[in-house]
Amino acid sequence: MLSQKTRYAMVALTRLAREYGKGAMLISELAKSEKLPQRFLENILLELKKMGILGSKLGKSGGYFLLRHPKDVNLAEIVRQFEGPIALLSCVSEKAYQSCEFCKDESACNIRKVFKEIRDSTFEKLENTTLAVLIQ
Amino acid sequence: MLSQKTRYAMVALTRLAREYGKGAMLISELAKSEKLPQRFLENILLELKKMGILGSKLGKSGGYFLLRHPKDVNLAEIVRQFEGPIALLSCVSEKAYQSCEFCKDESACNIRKVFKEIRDSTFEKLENTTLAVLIQ
DNA sequence: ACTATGTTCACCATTTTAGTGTACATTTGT
DNA sequence: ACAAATGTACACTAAAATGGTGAACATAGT
Repeated sequence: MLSQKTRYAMVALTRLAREYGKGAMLISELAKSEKLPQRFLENILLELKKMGILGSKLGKSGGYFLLRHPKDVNLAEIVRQFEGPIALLSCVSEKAYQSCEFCKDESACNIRKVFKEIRDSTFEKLENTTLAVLIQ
Repeated sequence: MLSQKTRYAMVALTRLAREYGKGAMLISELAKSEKLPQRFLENILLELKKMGILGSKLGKSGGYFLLRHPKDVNLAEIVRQFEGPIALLSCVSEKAYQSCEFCKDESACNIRKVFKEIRDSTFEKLENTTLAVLIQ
């Protein structure tokens, strides 16, 4: 199951995608209207800013806003950032590959084959799901 | 990513599937030959026994053995037992459904739609992967 | 009776999760 | 220039999950 952090990130991003082009939104407003714990949300938004997905403005009438177009942000990168590898086994991970400690020949391993298929289809679905898709 | 426990369970079961019909196998032998930590493996085998997948024999020439035919044990039930729900969000889980705290109308939620598709395709692949498939 | 095995159940160290506390830096309105 | 409203930084914490281990016990075969 996805962590709260990942779920909060998706909810916050979806909302900021709806506000895309309308200027900055207060953390407090975002937290309140989407029912997210504000202090925890701050950490998440900061992380998304460091990823280059969000921008921020300080001071009065400050807040956060989506930097990229909603169609240029997909769920695969969000899940990877907050959840870690998309693969269920590291021997089928693209970004965090580690050789299997059990099997001698990975290409012959049927366990690996199944989990590779699962990773690929999961990744494809996440990658094709942009914020633009989510706010349709 | 799957926990060690789940991975160990899959490795142990695959091996016991290969030995299906050949009588009981010692925990110590299973642990050594598959490079699994024996004491931890004991817990896992016991859990698999309580699920009705494995049987055991006490005393000399005792050990564990697969009770069901390898084609009647699939990865979906193993993953569920050791990992919890297959779904990434509880609002798309079959066995552990919980309504979403964020959206008012789940049928209209696009986040839910994606994760429902991911759950369904993951589940299908896991369910179709029996121990018989793994030892082919 | 003895020995080899599995069984039970409690315990433990480490890591991860889901936050909170406190102080600080920057911008804007007056 | 100053105050107020905002985000920033970084350390800290409580609770749960993970990956085991310890010690005593129960049972079957010889």
